[in-house]
This record gives sequence, structure tokens and C-alpha cells, in this order.
Amino acid sequence: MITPRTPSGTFELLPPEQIAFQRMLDAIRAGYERFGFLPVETPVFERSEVLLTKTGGETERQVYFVQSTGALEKARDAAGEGDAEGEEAAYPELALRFDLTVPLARYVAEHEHQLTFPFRRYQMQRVYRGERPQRGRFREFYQCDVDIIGKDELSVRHDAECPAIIHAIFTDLAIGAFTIQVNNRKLLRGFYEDLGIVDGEQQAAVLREVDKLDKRGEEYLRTTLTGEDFGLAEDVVEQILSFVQVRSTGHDDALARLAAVEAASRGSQALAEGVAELREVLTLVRALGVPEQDYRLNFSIARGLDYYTGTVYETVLDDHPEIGSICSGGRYDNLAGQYTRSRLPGVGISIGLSRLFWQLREAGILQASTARSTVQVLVPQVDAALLDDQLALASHLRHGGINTEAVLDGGKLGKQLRYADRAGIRFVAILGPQEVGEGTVTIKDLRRQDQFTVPRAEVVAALRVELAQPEV
RNA sequence: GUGGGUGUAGCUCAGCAGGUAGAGCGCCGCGUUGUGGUCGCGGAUGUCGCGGGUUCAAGUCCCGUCACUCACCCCA
Repeated sequence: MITPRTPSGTFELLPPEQIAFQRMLDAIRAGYERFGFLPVETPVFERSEVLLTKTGGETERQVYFVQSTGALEKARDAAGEGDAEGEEAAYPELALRFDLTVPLARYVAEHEHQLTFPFRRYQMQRVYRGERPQRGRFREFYQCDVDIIGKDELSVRHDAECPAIIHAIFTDLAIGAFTIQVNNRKLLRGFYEDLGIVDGEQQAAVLREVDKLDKRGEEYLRTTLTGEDFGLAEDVVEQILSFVQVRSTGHDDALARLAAVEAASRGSQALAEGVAELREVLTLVRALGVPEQDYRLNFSIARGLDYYTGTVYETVLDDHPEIGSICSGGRYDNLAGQYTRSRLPGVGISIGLSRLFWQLREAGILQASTARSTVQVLVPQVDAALLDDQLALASHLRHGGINTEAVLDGGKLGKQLRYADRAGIRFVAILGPQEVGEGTVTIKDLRRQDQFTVPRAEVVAALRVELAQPEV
């Protein structure tokens, strides 16, 4: 017999948890729509050339190729004939998407003339990465993206919308206090230019290390940056360290820190732009109603992806910093340069829901409040002879908008109640000979261990009232 | 791609000096007739990952292999 199991790096849930997961998806979708975004879905696989435009070694290492058996045979034949027609010819034609941003770029470029700009879309689908799986990291996972794409231009005002969306959604999700951390790549670039770190590669390398500050600590950073690989002077490293540890403590403090950075600058143009952008973003974030304790400047945030050019975001849970960023994103100047001549700047964020869900579960902060079952009422079979009446009651409840399961196979009532309890169904509507005789239905609340009998005509109304009651 | 760890009942694991397999949880049944969760009693379940070796004897030691897992790179 074949051992049934999922491939490593994937996960599936039992219904009670799937419900919780679905509720989170619903909340995110609702949040995105409330901010005026349109839904989009794209195929799980794309033409390989679309995904591998930036033939970076990393992407190639992580992408899953897709190939039909026919295509595979054809490729084999070609290989057999010694047809070595360059590296690219060896790739299968199709590959699984590893994020939603690249497909978005292709989508926007492809449908440019049918879309209206600024194009505001959200997309919540699974993506695939051929990584070695790790704790809370998967090879298949959900991303929930929102992006605003402009044609030619997109004012920095849109950058302020992202924190507002994050705030609304994570408030709804009710998974605890959170802080939206904001930074700006131009500011970072300017700062490092001022320090004489001009080379793009070196800047990127420094940013990557700085990103580890929270995880590895200050000493690690000091040793690394002054060490062989970087060879930075000690006073430069100290400047980096003190800069990078900046965390604003409120709105006015954030503005003051921006002013301080600007005053200390040796005149970098990029730094000045970054400061101006952040200033505008922060001001509008406040105007959009985000409480000032929920956002702050954090100069250590860089984001690994090199396509970010301006504002960058990272959101953390205040009580669980170990979880890391639960939502991140930023501004990019040219989304679809590979696919169109049009200049399409954008800004967006992404929630890695699979990882978030997993970590919330591990940390024990998944709300227990969500129901374990989608069934609201079970109609047990007290007496097989009353099947018609039982089914009529179930039908009546369903017409009343109540999710109803009717027991078809019967058995002892006790067993049926146990079934309901285990399945996480809270209410039972009992219709036995007694109830049929007097035209009533008995409603039992398994959580509160309480039951009462109502006239048949009032069942739906009574249950609606009960369903609105808290469990304890 | 680089390094560690682990593989025993559905799950979590024990089995510490090699001697014929255990616990807790879960599951099933019973505690009578229309009432679950608690409680009591009873019950089922394992090619001890796979292959080879050492030994009178291997879950236990050795080798190989596969799988899973954690961390690093990178990232959600």
C-alpha cells in the first residue's frame, strides 16, 4: 500500500482549521475591496520566459518547471540528437509562478489597453518555490497581494494607502497589536552615498546585513561590516549602526527624525528625495486615520527584493516580534519594463498568508472564536418513521438561511449528539414523536447545555436569536 | 546548493547496559428504553523507515539507503 501523505513543504488543514484560514482570506479580501481594489486571478503556471526574465541565479534555483509528458519526450529526442542549441532551449516551456508580482507585470503589460489607470487590483492565490522547506516556510503557499499601478506616473500619495489598508485588515483579523514600519530606499541609498558607499552591489550587500540586525544583534553587524568582506572603517560602521537603529515613537517624532537625518546629510539628492517622500507618506497615513502608535519609521528596513525603489513597508506583531514581518511591500518605479515600453510605476503589499497562519497557530494566537464547523444546526433522526418530517424541518431551516445538516442514517440519539459535539456543531433541532404531536421543535445548545421547545413556526427566528448568543 | 538532527500504535513519545514491544492522548463498545462533552469498565491497533552486517539473540550495535526535520544562503 502507498503511504498517503502530502509532499514536504506543503500543508493541508482539517476542516476546523480550514475554516479559520478561510475566515482570514475573507477578511483580507473584504479589506482589499473596501479600499476599492478589483479582483484578478492569473494561471498558476506561466511561460518560462515570462518568469525567468531576470535570469538571476536565485530565481532559477527556486522555480518549478512544468512539462507535459509529450513535451518531455520531445525534449529527450532533441537531446538525443545532440541538438545543443544553447542553454535556454533546455528549459521546459512552462513554469510555476513564484510570486504574484511578476504575473501582475505580465498581466498589466498584456492588457494595458483594456485597463484603466491607476489600476488597482488584488490577487490572492498560491505560489510555488522550490526551496528546501523550513519551519513555517513552504514550497506552496498563499500570497495576498494588492497593488496600485500607474501609467507613466503614480504620485507618492498612493504609498500612503498601503499602511491604511494594512491597518484596516490587521485590525479586523484581531491577532493582536501590530506596528507598520516604514522606510524609504532613496533615503537609504542617499545615506550610504554620503558615507562613500556608492557601489550598488556593495550597498545591496550592506542592506542585506543590516536587515539581520534584529535577528543577529548589533555585535554581529559590527564585526561583519568591519570584517574582510566589507572592510568598512569603524567610524563609518558606527554611523551606520546608530542610523539603522532609529525607530520613531510617534508621528511628530518621526518627522523630527527625518529632519535630523536631512540636517546631517552631506547633500545627497537621493536622501533629500527620500525624506520628502516619507514626510508626505507619513502625513497622509495620519490623515487616513491610522493611529500614530500603529506606524513608525524604521531605518533598518530594506526588503531583499531589488525592484523596490522608494517607500518600503514591513509589519510586525508587537507581542510576537519573533514571527517577523507579517506583511510587507513597497514602491517600484518600473513594474513591467521587461514586457512593455510603457512606464508602469506601482506600489503594493503582500501578505504571506500560509506562513502567517502557520505561525499564528504555532504561537497559539489563532482566535478560538471562529467556529469549528460551518454547520449551524444538526437535525438528528429521532425516529426513522419521521424521516419526512425531519427533512421538512431541515429544508425549512435552510430556507431560513441557516446552515443545516440532517442526519440521514439515524442511530441512537446519544450518538448523534456526540457526533454533533465532535463535529463542532453547536445547535441541534430535535423533532421526535412528541414534538411532531404538538407541532413543536426542541432546540438544544450543546455548548451551554441548555434546551427549550418552540412552536414549529418560530424555529428559524428562535435559532437566529440563539446563533447570535456567545458560546459561554 | 551547504551543514546538523531524527525515524517505534492514528498522534506525542518511552523503551536508558542487546534477550521475544509500552504509556498518555485519540479511536471503538458497554453503563437499557429520545440527550453529547465529565466519569467508570472493557477492547482493537505495530513487517520498531528500508536493505545488509555483527551476535545464540538487534527497536537497541555497525554500514548503506530512503524519508522527514532544523539551521544557513535566500525569502513570504
